[in-house]
Amino acid sequence: MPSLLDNLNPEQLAAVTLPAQHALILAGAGSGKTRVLTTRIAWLIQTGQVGPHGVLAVTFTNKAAKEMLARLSAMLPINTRGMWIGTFHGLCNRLLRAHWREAALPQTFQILDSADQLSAIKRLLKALNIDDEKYPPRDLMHFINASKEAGLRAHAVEAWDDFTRRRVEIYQEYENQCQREGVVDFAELLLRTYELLERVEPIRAHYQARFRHILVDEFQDTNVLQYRWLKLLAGGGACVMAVGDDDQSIYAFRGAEVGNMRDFEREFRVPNVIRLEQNYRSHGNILDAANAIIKNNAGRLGKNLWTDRGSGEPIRVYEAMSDTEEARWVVEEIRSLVMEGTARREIALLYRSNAQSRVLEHALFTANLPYRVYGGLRFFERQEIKHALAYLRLIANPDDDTAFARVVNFPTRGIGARSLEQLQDAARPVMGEGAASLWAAAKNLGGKAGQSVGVFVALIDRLRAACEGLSLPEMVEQAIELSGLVAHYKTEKEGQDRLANLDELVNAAVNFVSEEGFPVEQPPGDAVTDAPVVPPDPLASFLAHASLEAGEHQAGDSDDAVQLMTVHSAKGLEFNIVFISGLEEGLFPHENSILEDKGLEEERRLMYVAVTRARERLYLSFAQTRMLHGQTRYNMKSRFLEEIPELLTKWLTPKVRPQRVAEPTWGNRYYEPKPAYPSAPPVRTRYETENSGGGFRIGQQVQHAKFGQGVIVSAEGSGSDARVQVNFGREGIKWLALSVAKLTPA
DNA sequence: TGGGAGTGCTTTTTT
DNA sequence: AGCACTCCCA
Repeated sequence: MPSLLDNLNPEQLAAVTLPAQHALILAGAGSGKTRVLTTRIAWLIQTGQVGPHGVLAVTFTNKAAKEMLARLSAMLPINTRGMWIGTFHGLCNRLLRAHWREAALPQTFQILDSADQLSAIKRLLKALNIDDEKYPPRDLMHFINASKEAGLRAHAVEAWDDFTRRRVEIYQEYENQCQREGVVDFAELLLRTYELLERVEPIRAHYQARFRHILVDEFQDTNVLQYRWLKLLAGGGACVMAVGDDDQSIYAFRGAEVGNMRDFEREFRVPNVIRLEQNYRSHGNILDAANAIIKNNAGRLGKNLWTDRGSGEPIRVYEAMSDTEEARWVVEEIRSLVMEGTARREIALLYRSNAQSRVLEHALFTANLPYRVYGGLRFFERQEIKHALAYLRLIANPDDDTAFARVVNFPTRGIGARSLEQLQDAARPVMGEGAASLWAAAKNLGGKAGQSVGVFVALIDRLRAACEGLSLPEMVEQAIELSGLVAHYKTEKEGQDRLANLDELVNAAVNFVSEEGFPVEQPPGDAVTDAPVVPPDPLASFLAHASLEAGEHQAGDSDDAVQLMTVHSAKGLEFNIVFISGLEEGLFPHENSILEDKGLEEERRLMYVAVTRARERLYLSFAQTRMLHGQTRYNMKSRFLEEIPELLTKWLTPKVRPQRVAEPTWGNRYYEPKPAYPSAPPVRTRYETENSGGGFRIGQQVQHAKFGQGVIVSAEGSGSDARVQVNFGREGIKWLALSVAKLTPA
């Protein structure tokens, strides 16, 4: 009979079968981390050391949680539904739904995503008449979130100057507003749960007794509050297994504390630290490069990846003249890879910052190579979806002012800025009593504004009545119909996609219901709290789901496409072929990071993550000239390139470039000498010109219907975008788009 | 109310 | 250079 433990290497096996004690697993990139984590859970359950009920497994992303659940149900014949495996936020949501009373929340509390939070802050500033130039909403949002993530309520934030004192006041006002509206932001989910467990002894004791084994994925990404949260839950003698890689900590900028790993080891007196250093992903040269890079960081917990796969190919390095030329080289290289049979989806194009994708996309597009860019708008973040959800939110909780303000006049129903201002005024707190919600104020608003707002209130009431007793998907249909959203987008000329997305929202509701299988199990904890048993509300659950899991970035283009993404979003993924472009000082490492404390080390970890994404072949490239923020910049090559031992690399371009060159002498067809003047138009190469359509090249004599004879001086772009600069002598020098101008060889 | 012009920002991102 | 956001005018 096959065992769970088959095919584990000794370290993995040791980790999986550790006795019931705390453990820290230092899992290098590609060392089988997820496998260890899931097998550990399966093994604990299979050997009867714990029931599915007694396990708590925490991840950072929904994707990771889903994968864990999927693998687990493949390993064990158990129903994983109902197991406490999920993201920090998802699990907190679950706890707060079960104990909403003790957490002082309405039963149908809503979750604000970042965009909702920002608009809530803007609305607050307006209501309080606060200058948003002096207190930019974005800064306030960061301030508030950072405070919460440090576990600090407004009264606990230290403020030594007037500015901070004012910000703290705003923080407090924001909290009041959220509480009044019955909404929580992401950080609040964590903090509120933490406080609930800390404050209410029976609930804490219940969960402490329940969870015997706590497992944490990507532990290096935990922030202060998450770590405290874990300590609290583990306080009843649970065993904590933390899995992480300090070398892959790349989220310090959003509050992640690598130091938690050291603290964990010390505070839990962890008897078992296991290093997973055998890498199953990459060839030796790639690993050696990664090791050589990360070695330059100080204070590591220490780890050295190795493989038995053999050293493989050298790492290819390319120096381009310009960003455009770099992109063209990448595309050319991809083309030949694809020609040789490489699947496009196995090729990843990584860059440090999103702005770099444009040039690459352009080159790919021109070359007619299918590609997919990660990042950008996700399904539940689209405006039409957020509008529809806002209507649903108002059904669930009319006091949700964010939802109210979002759709009170969308589709337009004659409620302009003035009416809204009156409404805000009416909702403003009066002496002795707190502020009212916009909804409550709307019900009592008189005058002309009162009339038009009354129409909206009536609409929501009608919608709520219409939804009575309906299934979730039917409710969604009612909402998008009665609200007028469908009618609105039907008249809009670009509305087709939006209508399709609204349909898709109905589908999402159908799927949600079938996956969750309402009515689900009892919310846990009733025994503790004596709360009346309330079946979970499908609408509230669905809305929480929409906030917590924003969905796919793009409609499932599962086509075979080249993958473009930032290094950050590549974390956790792997590809046969990886290109890391823009390896230039100022870009990667990013210039802003140089000034930050420990910034450079984080950049280096980022580089480490990037390099370890590759299985078989790694390309590194940089450009001498790059357009950034509308200006041409001349960057030096990245220090990270220098950190890779020379013998691991193969330069596709000469490593040392002569200062002045009249003609390229080293036969590389991609290479052209530097332009004579920095201000000269972007570098063109003969290669590009030949590819620019029409087969023109620099120096060629051409004929133009109006300007007569001329000679091509330079060219840029390619495909339909190709332009050439032609010197027509007396007629002057002109730029001509080849797709427009009729040029013939003369 | 909606579109067009003007303004300012620009590392990385999940929940 | 682009893009998002604001403001002002018809």
